[in-house]
This record gives sequence, structure tokens and C-alpha cells, in this order.
Amino acid sequence: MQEAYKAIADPTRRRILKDLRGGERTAGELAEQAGVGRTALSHHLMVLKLADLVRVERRGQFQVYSLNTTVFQDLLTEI
Amino acid sequence: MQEAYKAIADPTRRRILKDLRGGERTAGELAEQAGVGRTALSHHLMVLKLADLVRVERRGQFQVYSLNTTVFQDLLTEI
DNA sequence: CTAATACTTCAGTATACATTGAAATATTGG
DNA sequence: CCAATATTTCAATGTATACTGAAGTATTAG
Repeated sequence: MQEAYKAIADPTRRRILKDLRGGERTAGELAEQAGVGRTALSHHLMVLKLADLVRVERRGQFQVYSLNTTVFQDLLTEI
Repeated sequence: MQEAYKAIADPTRRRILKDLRGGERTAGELAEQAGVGRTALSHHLMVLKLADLVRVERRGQFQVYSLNTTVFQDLLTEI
């Protein structure tokens, strides 16, 4: 759970999560919206994945990210 | 609000906050419970104070800390 | 006033995090 | 297959965070 706390401590990652509330996004779409480079974004997505806050699925040449709302609920409950 | 997110990202600070749910505590009591030295604790308390998650009041030779539940609510709402 | 108690600030160090450009990997359209 | 597109990994750097012992500040008991 520590991973989740660290994950939401960063403003860029909170922007990513907020964006994902609007539905699935590709890594590229997220990078554009989050205002960081592809490399940095990839790092942030890895952090969110390790925290199990997002899920990812390859769809053709895209990696499609989506929220894992369950873990969000757990986090809220614990806080 | 960013300060609050960073504040709860650290496990030691979460222990401090949990302890404070049991009522007011002096800095010394918190240090003992949190399992860190006085110096480190003082630093963590400063972070919590900056995040406005705790309030402090001098009472004689003690600094007495207590939770600021209002900011907690705001944080939960935003998440 | 002085010593003791309770904390905080200072200074230094070690570790973790965020970001970047370049190179590597994966998938697909033609 | 090969070039183009999408994304990740590598390597390097700067900044932030956590921790520690020593010194400093504040308050009170005697």
C-alpha cells in the first residue's frame, strides 16, 4: 500500500490519474495531457502500475492504460 | 494541498497521525511511539505542520500536538 | 539564578525521485 | 521483410527527502 501513497504524492501522477477518470488512454495521449516527455511519463506509469492503481493492455501498437478503481477505494478506506 | 499528499506519503508520518487519532500527544511521546530519534521526529512534525495536518500548542515545557481533522476531510474529498 | 527537561535547528551525509536525450524493443502497414 | 510509429529502457544529472549527532533555545523546578 506504501506504493500507492508514494504514487499519489506526485502532482504529475495525480494529473495522469485524473485524466484516466475520463476513460482509457494510450501512453502518448497521457504524455500530451500530463505535459511531460515520453520518458518521464513512462516512469510515472511504471510507478502507478507498481502501485496497482492502473492497468495496462497492449492493443496493436498502443499500450492502453485504465484506472484500477478497486485499489483507489482501498486507499481511501485506509486513509 | 500538495504538502498534505507528500506528508502522508511517509510511513513514519502515517504512524504519527495514527497515534494522534488517540488524542493529544507531546513530541516526546510521539517520538517514542514512532520509533525514530527526536531530531527526525521534529522534522516530520514540521512537515505535518506545514501540511496543516496537525496543530501544535505549547503547554509548559511541552509541545502538545493534535490532529487537524478538517484538512483530512478535504484531502479525502479531493482524492 | 541555575540545572534539568523538552524540543528544535544546524550541518553533513546517504538515499530516493523526477527528468532528459539517446538507444533499444515491439507492432504493424505496405 | 522493412520502414514508420509507439513506447520502454539506459545512463546521467539535479533536486528533494530522511536520518544523525551536536549545538542551540525555551521553560520550569528548586
